[in-house]
Amino acid sequence: MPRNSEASQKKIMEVAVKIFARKGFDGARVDEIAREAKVNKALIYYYFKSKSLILEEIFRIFNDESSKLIISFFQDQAELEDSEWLITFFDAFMTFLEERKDILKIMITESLKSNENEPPIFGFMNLIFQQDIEKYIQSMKKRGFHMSDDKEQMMVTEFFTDIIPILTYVVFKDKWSRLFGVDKERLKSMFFEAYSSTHLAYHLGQKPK
Amino acid sequence: MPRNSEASQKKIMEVAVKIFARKGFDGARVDEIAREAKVNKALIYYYFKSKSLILEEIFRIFNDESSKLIISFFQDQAELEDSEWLITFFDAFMTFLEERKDILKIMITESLKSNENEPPIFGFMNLIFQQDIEKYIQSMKKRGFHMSDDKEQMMVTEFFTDIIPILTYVVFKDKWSRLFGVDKERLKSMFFEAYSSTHLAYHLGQKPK
Amino acid sequence: MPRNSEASQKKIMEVAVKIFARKGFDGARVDEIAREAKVNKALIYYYFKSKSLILEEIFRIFNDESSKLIISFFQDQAELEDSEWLITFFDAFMTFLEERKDILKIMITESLKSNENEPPIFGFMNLIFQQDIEKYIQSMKKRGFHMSDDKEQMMVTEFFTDIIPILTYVVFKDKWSRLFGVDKERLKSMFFEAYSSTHLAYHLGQKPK
Amino acid sequence: MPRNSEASQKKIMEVAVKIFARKGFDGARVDEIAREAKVNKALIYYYFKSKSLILEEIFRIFNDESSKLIISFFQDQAELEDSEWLITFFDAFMTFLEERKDILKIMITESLKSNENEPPIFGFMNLIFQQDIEKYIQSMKKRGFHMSDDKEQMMVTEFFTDIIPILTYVVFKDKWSRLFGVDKERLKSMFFEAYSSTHLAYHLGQKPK
DNA sequence: AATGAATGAGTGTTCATTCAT
DNA sequence: AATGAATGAACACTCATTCAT
Repeated sequence: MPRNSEASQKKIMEVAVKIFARKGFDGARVDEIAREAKVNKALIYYYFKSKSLILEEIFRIFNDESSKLIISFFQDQAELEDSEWLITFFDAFMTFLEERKDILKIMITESLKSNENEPPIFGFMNLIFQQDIEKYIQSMKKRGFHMSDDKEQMMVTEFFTDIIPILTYVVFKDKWSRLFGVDKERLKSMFFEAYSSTHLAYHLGQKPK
Repeated sequence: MPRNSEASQKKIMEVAVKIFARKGFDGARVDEIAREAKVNKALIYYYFKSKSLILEEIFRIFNDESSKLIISFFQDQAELEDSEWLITFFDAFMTFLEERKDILKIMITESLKSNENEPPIFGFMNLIFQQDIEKYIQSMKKRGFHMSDDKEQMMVTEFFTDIIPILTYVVFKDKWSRLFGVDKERLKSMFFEAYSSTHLAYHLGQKPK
Repeated sequence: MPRNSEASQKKIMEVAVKIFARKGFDGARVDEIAREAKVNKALIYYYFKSKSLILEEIFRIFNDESSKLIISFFQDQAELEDSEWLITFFDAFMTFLEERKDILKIMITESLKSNENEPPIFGFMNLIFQQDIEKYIQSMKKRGFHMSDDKEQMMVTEFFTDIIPILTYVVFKDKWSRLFGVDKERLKSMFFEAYSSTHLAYHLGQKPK
Repeated sequence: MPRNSEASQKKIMEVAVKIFARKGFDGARVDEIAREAKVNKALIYYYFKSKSLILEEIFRIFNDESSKLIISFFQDQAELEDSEWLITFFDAFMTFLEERKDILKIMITESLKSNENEPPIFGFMNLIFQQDIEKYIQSMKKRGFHMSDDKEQMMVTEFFTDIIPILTYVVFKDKWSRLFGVDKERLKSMFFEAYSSTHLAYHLGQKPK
């Protein structure tokens, strides 16, 4: 390993994520990535063919990791108690996303642009439901969760009232906390309260408090 | 080729909204706005001091119009029956947003960037709750909606499980419909079903079906 | 005509010709063209979409002008005496080329590259023989010049032993004169002697002296 | 992947010649040479101090080889019959150049640039006349060829109506054959016909047919 | 002898903005 | 009110060259 190939490459991607999140992909400057990553700008092009391909690589890795997480929860942890499973899953998912909140920002921003590509956020959603949707629905029902039998309805409900609120919370919590002067822990528990009393309540079929 | 101030100015803003939505503010080019609006590029600078100020003007007008809509519903239409009021409000709000979906895209994108400004989406939310939050809560409760007495909690719930899903639906419905091959009317009713069975159910304190 | 569009455009092309000739198209720098033409670099791109298109425009104009010259000699000046016509033509052609020697340098250089385009020098040759080759041959023969009846042979002979020596003389005469310390007038008459005693002698069917 | 000095070095030069010819020296990329020669880019700099020095080495070797060829014909083969000598020389010279046509392309291209160096094509010409020009002229005359007694005139005639047509034929024959759909053998004989009936005719003092 | 990583100085091109009319 | 011309500062990307091993 002459010099430190992997370290440089990793550093570039980390900084790129930060700056893409901060300024948007189009607002980000390759020069700035180089400066902040403390590497020569040409080195970025030594590892990545273009600015866009840095982004694609970021998404690719994110999708890989997401896949693994999802699979592990529907396969490996299948033996957990239902209530325990839910909490474990929610927590793990939340932690996973919070650690990648910059990527989520980029993902949302890029999803809103009007190009021909599939919005990356749809790709992410598809990952979550990647396995046989039938199987997914059955496995959730078996666990006692109320789910629509209509697959299309199920996806709409899960996307707009589950995934989206969670992602939105993750990408906006810092700003919310700062601008409204709310402690982060309290904000988190308020969000969980909101999520429980709407989306979770729906799944559990309980009257919300 | 418009030869009068207002027409040109309006055309510029309309086209700017479209292009900012399509490519993002940073991805948009003043040249392209000029070309598509069929005005000379320098004319844009005759009416707007800079590219950013076009955006600010867009947001300003949007906020003005939003304000008016909100106020009208809490003041002018106060005499409507409760159930009728809710539906009328939801429909009017939805129509209003759908007509401005491009602005919403821009608003979300710009809100995600990390600059010192207040994210425009928070500004939009504040507009909705602009009048005395107390008064708002009371007025909702009076109408029979379950609302948290905790003002902070109320805002969190309304933002992440009401406003956000609605905005997200509006900005993604075209892509969703196209990519998943779902008819727009059906998508709308599925979204309404999702919204009702989670957020509305919470307000109405009913068991969701 | 706000400011001086045409002047700038013309200046850019003139300087581009000079620099492309001096350094080759690939060795030339747009920056240098801008500097030497005393225009802003971006102005170059205001008039020409790319560096390559500057070159294409240069060739286009050169070809137009060549066409006109050729046509004028085969049509307008058809009434001249034969010997007079030849000398007039040769002189006019020579003057025309000497005034455009930089373009010829570029043309030769670009013709040698291996891309899919037709080498510009072939395009130039085709211009010369553009009118019905038959007609051309007949018109030359009528004037008493020996010409091959085989069209392909005729083109080969004219290209390699007429056009090419002339072009080569034009593009190398300055360097020759400087490096071998030969006066330009003398060089010219030596070249004419060489040309007469080989190519012209062939056409005239005379024993060279 | 060659593991020995000479093979790598030779491969680099061969590929460099090909690419310099294809794209011009300035249009050629060291990266591309490395890729096509299947050697590491840094290895090129291990053998050659710079891109320019690759070119200089190419020319140096070409000139050496040319020298040898010329000398052999004026010394070693001096005992051949005159007519035989001429044909043998022309054929050998032609073959030699055809095998090096890529170098000739580079030579012409580089000769056209305006730098202070002696154009390599003049260097090549000087090689041919390197020995005492007097001696050369006498030796040609002795063989019965008509030659100008004026040394300067002789060089002009030989350069522009002998060397240049031959070089030009060699560097353009492939393109000519392809673009005009002429068989290469036929093209060669047409060129020889053109050359004979102009330049050779001059030397032989015969009326061209 | 050979290589993957790294770099400084460019290089063509773009862009928001301004000028002159 | 409107426009074609002009500009300075970037910008993504490239390239010859060197380093460290």
